[in-house]
Amino acid sequence: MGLSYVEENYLKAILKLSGTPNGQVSTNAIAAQLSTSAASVTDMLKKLSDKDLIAYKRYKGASLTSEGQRIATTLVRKHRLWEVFLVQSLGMTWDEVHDIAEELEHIQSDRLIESLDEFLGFPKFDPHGDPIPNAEGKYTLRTQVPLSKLTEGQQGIVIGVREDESAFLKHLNEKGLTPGKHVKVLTNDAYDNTIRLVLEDKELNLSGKVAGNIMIKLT
Amino acid sequence: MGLSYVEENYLKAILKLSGTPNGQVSTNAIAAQLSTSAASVTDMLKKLSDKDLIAYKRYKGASLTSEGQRIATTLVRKHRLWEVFLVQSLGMTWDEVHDIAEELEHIQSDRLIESLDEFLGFPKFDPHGDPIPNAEGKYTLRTQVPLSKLTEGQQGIVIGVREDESAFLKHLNEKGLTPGKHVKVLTNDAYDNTIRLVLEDKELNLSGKVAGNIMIKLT
DNA sequence: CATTATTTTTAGATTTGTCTAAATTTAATT
DNA sequence: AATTAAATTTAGACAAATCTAAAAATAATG
Repeated sequence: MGLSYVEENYLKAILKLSGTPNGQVSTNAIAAQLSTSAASVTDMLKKLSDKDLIAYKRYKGASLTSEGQRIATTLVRKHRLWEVFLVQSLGMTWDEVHDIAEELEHIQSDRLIESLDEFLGFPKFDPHGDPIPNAEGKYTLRTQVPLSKLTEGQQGIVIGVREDESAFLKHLNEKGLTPGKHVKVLTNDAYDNTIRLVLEDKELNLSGKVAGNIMIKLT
Repeated sequence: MGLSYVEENYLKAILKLSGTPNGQVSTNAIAAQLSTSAASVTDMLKKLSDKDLIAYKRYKGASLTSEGQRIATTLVRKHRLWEVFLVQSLGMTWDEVHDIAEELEHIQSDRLIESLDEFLGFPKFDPHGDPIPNAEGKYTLRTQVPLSKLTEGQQGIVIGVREDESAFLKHLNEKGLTPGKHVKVLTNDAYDNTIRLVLEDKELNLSGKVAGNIMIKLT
């Protein structure tokens, strides 16, 4: 019947990593994403393949089947709706909701999630600016660019971030780089995308890695 | 560190069954409550005893230590707060929220549950009429009596139920025996407490077993 | 109080998900 | 193309939670 907590996490990890080249996700990439061993991943890939949730060939990596994709997308939907609830209704902060939503997304009930969606007013984006898939798995694309891509003189509004690790979000919060803030790029190093920018009359430096995870809506 | 989902369910089951005689809960009673085998229960009792969450002597049953009681009461608190949320905020019905709350109660976050409590307006009772313990484990007692104890001519308001199995709640819903309704007892069989009562100008029969699980506030 | 009957525990096996270490396959390099 | 390096899989083991069947302890009964 239903999948285990662990199986669900594997599907979600594969979906997250599917943005890469050919759509084939490597064993090692999944192991890194889930902080587990490659051997464990191999075992699980066989299992998910037997259930026709992924296409898997030995040594060649895995990709989601349409059913696997459906399930993984539903998990993303649940995760992001819960994040909206935690921030919007309970007043929790941007950087503390991810881990809790990571647990809440596994609660099994279609009725629950549709009621929650309605209660929240059918939001299209979560507090990090990521789009929330609807019940059919479709979602709205947002016109956004990673901060690391902006060139000197360009400016825009902070929409959200791609990464959702607590430590990273906390770091941004401390710097004041929260959604809605206006930024203007002063310099963008051609080699490593180190960024210098203006945020509310203060100047700020960011590494290319950090800047690559901050999404901006150009103005 | 934290307990597993399963360990938590054992503690909750022992708390629920502790109302009985000497406070000692038998292996078989726990097995029945959790729909598992007596052998499995024995294994788990050893484990919980090693962690000092219960006092356990072979063949003599188990009882919660103060720490075990604290954890179990917190679970009850979470369960009932989530039930309030599901009914009050999401508009779900009385009889469909138990199973979902059974999952939600295991979400690990003190911040979350305190924020939820505040969001809900610090409710003192859940939709079934059961008291919600505060963060210190204390709860308000309600002046309520099982319907099976009412004698001919006595009347009152349906407060809630003790049992929280979906099938049972659905049954009551169909009969219209939901919280807030006024009832008046016509007869109460001395032997098996079979009840005949008036509910909104309709007459109704209930078995003693069912009536024993419906709580009434006398008027 | 001796003997059933019931309850509880032990023994051994199973499932799920994990690990380390060794073997195998694929990729990279000279 | 041969050899080294990296990635992946297999083999074997382990911990958590469960089960059935058999043994042991407690309770009930004549």
